Amino acid sequence: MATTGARPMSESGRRHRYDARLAQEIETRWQRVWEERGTFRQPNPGEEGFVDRPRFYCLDMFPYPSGAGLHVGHPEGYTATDIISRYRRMRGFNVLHPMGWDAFGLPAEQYAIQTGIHPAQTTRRSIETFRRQLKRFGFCYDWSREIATIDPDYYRWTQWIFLQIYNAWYDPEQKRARPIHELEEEFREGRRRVQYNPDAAEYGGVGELPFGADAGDWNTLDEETRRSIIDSYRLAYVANQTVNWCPKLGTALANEEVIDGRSERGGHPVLRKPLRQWLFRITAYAERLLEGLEELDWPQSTKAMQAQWIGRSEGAEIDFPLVNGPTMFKPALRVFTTRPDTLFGATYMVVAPEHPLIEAILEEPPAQTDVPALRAYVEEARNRSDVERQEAREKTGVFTGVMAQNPATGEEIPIWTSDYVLMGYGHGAIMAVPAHDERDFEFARKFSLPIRDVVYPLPVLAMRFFAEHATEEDAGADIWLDRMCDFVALVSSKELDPAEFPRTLETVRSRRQATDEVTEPGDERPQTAQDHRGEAPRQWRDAIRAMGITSLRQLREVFDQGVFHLRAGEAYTGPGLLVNSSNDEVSIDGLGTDEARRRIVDWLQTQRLGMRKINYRLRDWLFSRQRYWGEPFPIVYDQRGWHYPVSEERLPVELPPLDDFAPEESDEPRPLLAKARDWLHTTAGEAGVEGLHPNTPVTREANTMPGWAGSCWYFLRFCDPKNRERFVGAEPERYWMGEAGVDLYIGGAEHAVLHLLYARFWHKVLYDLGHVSGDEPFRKLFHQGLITSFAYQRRDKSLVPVDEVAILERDEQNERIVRAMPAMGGEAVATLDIANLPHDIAEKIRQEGSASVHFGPGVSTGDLRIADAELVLRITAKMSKSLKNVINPDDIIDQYGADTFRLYEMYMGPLEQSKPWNTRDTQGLMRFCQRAWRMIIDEDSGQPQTGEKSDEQIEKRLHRMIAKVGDDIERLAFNTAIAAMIEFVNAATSAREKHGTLLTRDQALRFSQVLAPFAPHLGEELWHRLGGEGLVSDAPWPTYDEAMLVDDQIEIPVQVRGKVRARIMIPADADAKQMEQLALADAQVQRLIEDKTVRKVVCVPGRLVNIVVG
RNA sequence: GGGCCCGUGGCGGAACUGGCAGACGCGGCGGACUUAAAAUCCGCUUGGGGGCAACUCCAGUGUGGGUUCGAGUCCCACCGGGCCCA
Repeated sequence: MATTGARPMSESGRRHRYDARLAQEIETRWQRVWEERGTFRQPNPGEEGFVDRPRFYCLDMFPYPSGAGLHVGHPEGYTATDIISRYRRMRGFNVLHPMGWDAFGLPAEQYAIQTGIHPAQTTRRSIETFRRQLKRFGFCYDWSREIATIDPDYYRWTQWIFLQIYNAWYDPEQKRARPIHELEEEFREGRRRVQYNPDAAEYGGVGELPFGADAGDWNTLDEETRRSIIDSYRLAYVANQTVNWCPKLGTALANEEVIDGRSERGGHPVLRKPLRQWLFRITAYAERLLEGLEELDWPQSTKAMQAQWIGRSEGAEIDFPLVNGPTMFKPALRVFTTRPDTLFGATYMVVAPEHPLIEAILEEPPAQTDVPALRAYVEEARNRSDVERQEAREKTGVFTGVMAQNPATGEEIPIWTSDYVLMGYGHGAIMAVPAHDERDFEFARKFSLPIRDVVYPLPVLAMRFFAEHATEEDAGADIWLDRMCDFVALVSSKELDPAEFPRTLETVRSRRQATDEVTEPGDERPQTAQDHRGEAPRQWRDAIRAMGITSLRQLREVFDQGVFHLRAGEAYTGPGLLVNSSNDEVSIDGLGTDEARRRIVDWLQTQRLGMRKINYRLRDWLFSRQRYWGEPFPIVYDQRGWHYPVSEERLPVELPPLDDFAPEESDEPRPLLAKARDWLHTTAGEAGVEGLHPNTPVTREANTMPGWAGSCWYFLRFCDPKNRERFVGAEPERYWMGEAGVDLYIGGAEHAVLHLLYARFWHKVLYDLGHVSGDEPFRKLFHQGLITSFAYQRRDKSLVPVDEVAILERDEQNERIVRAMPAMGGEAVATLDIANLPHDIAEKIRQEGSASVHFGPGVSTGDLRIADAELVLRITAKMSKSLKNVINPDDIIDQYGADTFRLYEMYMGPLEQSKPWNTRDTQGLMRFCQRAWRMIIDEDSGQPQTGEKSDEQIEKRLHRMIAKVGDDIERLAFNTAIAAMIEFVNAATSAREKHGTLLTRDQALRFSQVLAPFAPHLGEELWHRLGGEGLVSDAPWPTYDEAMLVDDQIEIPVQVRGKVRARIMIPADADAKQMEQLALADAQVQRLIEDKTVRKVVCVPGRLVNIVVG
């Protein structure tokens, strides 16, 4: 692939020609100079060499250094940040532009398991490769700030931040995190009611101090109760969570890693198991994480995704009293619903199979419970993942034997359990309103549970009105349906209020009569009128017929029983008006759904049966992994199982050495670190735990932190990477991060939700605790698009590897001969006779001159099996090993140089767009470099060739280019910036060919300044050969003169009725009146309008004239 | 199924707030230079029609409609592709 269209660059007669060889030489030379001189070292405030200037923090998402080395996708974002960093430096900013490694994680560990090589070793090697590859691009990183998340010096502070979060709680009144000792003080001093954290989802279980219950005087509580109350408030807490446990792999897997109950890797069985793990109470921040989005300069799509992920929904919590519930369970079942307005339609309830109520029922089953069936169902459901459970399939479930009371209707309704309800959402229990929820509807139909309408959209409400108020005449067997449908159509087309139903029905009656009377042959008008309004009524007529309703009497029954939606065969989930919704104390009948929602919740609140509640889809963040290659937790347990933090001075808790990374195959989840027994079992004194006697035996937390941990704060460490006292010094943090955070953050959209959300969460906690200056880490975010590659698709849409495809091209000389070029690039491998090719291929080549054909293996050797040939379509697809279309940046740099590579990637198209790599196109950017070189340097002598006198046109173009390139860099439009430079070079080349005009030295210097951010080595070399002072990297950005950007006279188009018909010259500053005069005076224009009336002349100053003629 | 984004020459793309559609690059064609080729330089390159010609006319930004003096750009519907959620 890498050889597409490329020919060796180094052979040419000219010794000083810009070719691959020279590019390599220039590039390594300047990279060495920059390194030796520390050109891109950026001192911090207070350090030697610091100059007080505006700051610019330009950050790349740091890479995970995989063993495969750099991918062409990596340098895309890095080149963009490099250009803007270099540009801002030239514009007089202090620029923080660091690079580091996100180096903990699964792939290295998997590799270690396969090869037996320690992940530390392979990771270090991968980092070396990545660093070497990145350095070849000449990026202006301040390498003195390089960090890796696996450095104990770094993860020491990751652990420290964990402890900050551990030792904090969220105060809902102050809407911020506070140190946990302040909470304890408030309890101790009686300033705060002692109770479990009412927002702690993990404390909903059986046998705990009940929700919201007052625990009494803090000082009389035993230590264990105090601890568990405090722990219920911590922002980092331990809880049992059901995970996908894979015994064979010895780890929990993410939902995406489990397919059909088996692991994605290896296809081993996966169990759903509750596991004690660390979680972060990110849900406490849901509101702030959502609100904070508004202020950020981020792509709209990313903000939308985060908002959706947080998933705020307003609704109510409602308690349904249990009729025959287990005594050990609370007296009522609490649910969350976004549709409290439909409460009267709740005809049954469903709890998740994991719900504590089920556990309680199984312990203490009421007579009605079919215990074996319930137990079997719960067992089975447990091993289905949430994703599977949500999939549309036949609903399953079991009646629990327990009844609850609908607080609005007083009815006793059954409680079922089904896996379509998830423990993770709301309280793991729902009130089912089958008439108005699709899943409840399906479930109710399957198990013959009652379905009762409580909301009707306007047309249905109108039908009910008609059914109730039809006169005997309306009800006539031939008439009722037509008349009702006319009425419904009229109501819905005008969106009439129900109060107007009686009057409207009268209108329909009289109109109907009139129509009936005059419908006679020959009278056209009423017919037309009826046809006109015939469409909508017909639709209703069909609907009623489809429901099998043939008489008004039947329809009345449907409404009397409230089973319209049941008969219609689907739930109605839209807005509408309430029906069948009143009791002795409250009625919401006739209200719209929004108003009904408010009214019913008000009533529930006065009855203490429910509360208005905002719910979030966001779940607390599961922070434990049972892996080796991650940060250890700074936590130990005593023999009672209580957790204690390792004191700050004793950090880092280093990863113990381990030779055997193979997971232990076990049904009982056991983290890998448990294998390091000496490390695992220690004493309080050894581990550095305060508040325990040093000899107390303790066990270390054996889980490790997930891959996200290190990336949550690395941008802070970059500000002050060597600090040994703090995670980041206060002053560097304030200077670089300011109140709004990183000035520009570029990285892939695949991190739109998780990384960016987690980092925001950590940052907000750190802000609340006073450790950082602002509460958002990334002010401006930008996603570079994916670099894709060409791939070839069969007719059945399956893809074939690129190296099995040849491009067949007709020979210019002999039309029977067809040349076959490998699609992956390179010279022709075979010539074929068109007559031997399959008909469809031959035909395509005759018509279009070429065709892409799949031959199978053997294309590169020219061994083309014509019998297997089939036409394929060129499409773009992600680069992948299986398609053999992966590009290696090293190969491209070898052939063209880093500057060409950088220019090509930036020139491909808009940064945010995904675009296909086409090696052939790099040629164009290589030519640009050569032309730029030749414009200034003599290829024979290597000396600059400059003129004495500046050409005014060239000077003007130079100013325009400087202005355009600067603007384009600011808006990250590098493709058009490069186009502007190409245009300038082309113009200069052409002027030299035609008139022998040379750039002056001064012009050449300014050109190299503009070029430098894009092609820094070439820019530096030109600057150097021209004798520029110092380095072009340290030079200022050239200025331009506004006056040079405008011409005195400009050509504008004259449109006649919107079409360009002529062009005229006008003064650039001509006003509308002048423009009109000049346009109308033009001979060509006069000819065009001579026989027409000018109705209007639209003049847009500086742009065009449009003459509207009649 | 819901949400968001995108459809422009043979290809990548340009046209920033509605104002000359196709900048720039690739590829292709023609020419100059050369014994020849490469490299380089110059010219042409949306399609179709007319003209010896400088030129000129018609159509044209996925499809159909709308708003406007004027639409690639704004609005509605549809078709196709991508991403996210379910």
